Amino acid sequence: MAREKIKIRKIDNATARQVTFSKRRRGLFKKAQELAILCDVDVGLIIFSPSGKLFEYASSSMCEILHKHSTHAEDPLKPSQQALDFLTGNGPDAGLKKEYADKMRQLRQMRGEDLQGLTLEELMHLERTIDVGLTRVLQTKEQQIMEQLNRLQQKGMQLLEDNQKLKEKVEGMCMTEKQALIDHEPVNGSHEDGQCSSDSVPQHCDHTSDTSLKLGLP
Amino acid sequence: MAREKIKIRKIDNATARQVTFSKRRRGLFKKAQELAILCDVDVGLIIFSPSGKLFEYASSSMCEILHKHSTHAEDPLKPSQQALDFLTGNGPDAGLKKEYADKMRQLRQMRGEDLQGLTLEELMHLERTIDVGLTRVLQTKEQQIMEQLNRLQQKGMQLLEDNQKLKEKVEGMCMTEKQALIDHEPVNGSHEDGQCSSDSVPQHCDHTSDTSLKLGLP
DNA sequence: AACTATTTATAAGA
DNA sequence: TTCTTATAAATAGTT
Repeated sequence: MAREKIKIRKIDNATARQVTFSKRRRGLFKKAQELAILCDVDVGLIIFSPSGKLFEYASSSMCEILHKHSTHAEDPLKPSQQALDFLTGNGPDAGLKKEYADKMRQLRQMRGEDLQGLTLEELMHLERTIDVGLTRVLQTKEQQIMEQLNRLQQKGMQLLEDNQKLKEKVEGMCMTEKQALIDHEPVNGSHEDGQCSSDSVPQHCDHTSDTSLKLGLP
Repeated sequence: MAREKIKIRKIDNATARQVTFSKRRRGLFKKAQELAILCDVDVGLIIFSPSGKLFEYASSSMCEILHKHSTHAEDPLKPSQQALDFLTGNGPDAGLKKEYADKMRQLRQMRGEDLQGLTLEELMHLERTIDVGLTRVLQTKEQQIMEQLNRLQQKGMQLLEDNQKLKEKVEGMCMTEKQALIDHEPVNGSHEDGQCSSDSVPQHCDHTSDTSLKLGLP
């Protein structure tokens, strides 16, 4: 968001990545705090650097936020748990069974079945998650497109190389030609053929103009 | 950060506050995701609206992040390991188990499968949200692609320019050469050099034609 | 939801 | 890291 636009993908250079991490981390904390204050909401932000260092921000207390989070989706599950308990039978470790059953139910719901017990709130949360998955799919797609673009760039490089070779060859030819002239007739000169050089070469080069890049985008 | 600068304090007007919440929440999620990707860090963001609605983002899984947070010095445990703990009942933290289970449920639902239990109202909401997210992602993707392509086109134009200059230079060289010959011997004519222009150069130019850029976009 | 005038955030470079 | 600065993004108020 500055001197140059950057692509959102892992920064290769470790130093640059660290610098960006510092800068953006601060920016993110600031934004989080502003959101909490402006909109009177509870915000918790946790960041783990690759080295394992923890950075966190909480508008109230992280403990409270985590507790709210852990209990948020719990209640709606109880009916299912009870149902599963009924199905599997209650034992001494009914609690564990409940949790396992709940997990299984969640898995089925993920597959598109048995979502009737979800509240609107839960579904909204689910929506967000799906969006993330969608994004990942699209990222993959984008990656493929990027590969296409890279191929294009390589072709461009090939063009450059060709240019270079052409230039060298032409130079070499001229040298050879001069040498030949000198060897044969170091005195004399002729001309109409001059037209040859001045017309033919440009013509051909113009032809290369047809390699102009034409991209038909969807 | 726009029309007018605002002070960072609770927005009095409830409607305006809600609107700002929506806008800034999105911005914050985006920033969080960018930080996670750019710097290869693990980010977890939890927001509770005053009404108790939960919004969250996690670069990996919220469960993993929360687990790392609660055990700050531990190695990042893989979800599968946590799942194993959960299933076997060996995990020391029941709350974590709950969160993990909840997270698993969310992730599965995120894949968009097994939605049979949703009410019409819930489904409509879900569809709307997914659609909006998808649209935005697609817009961003298209924008990035356009930028890449524009860059490529510019490069192509540059190459063409280079070709033109090269052509002119060659032409100039040949002219100079001829002139030199003329100066020395204004009577006689020689030619093999004609071949130089008409054969060699075209060869090269034709070759460059083969580097035409072909972009097959999916 | 869209639209802009502005404010912010920030990528590069020092 | 911090500062600067040119640009890219975010967004407050408006329609």
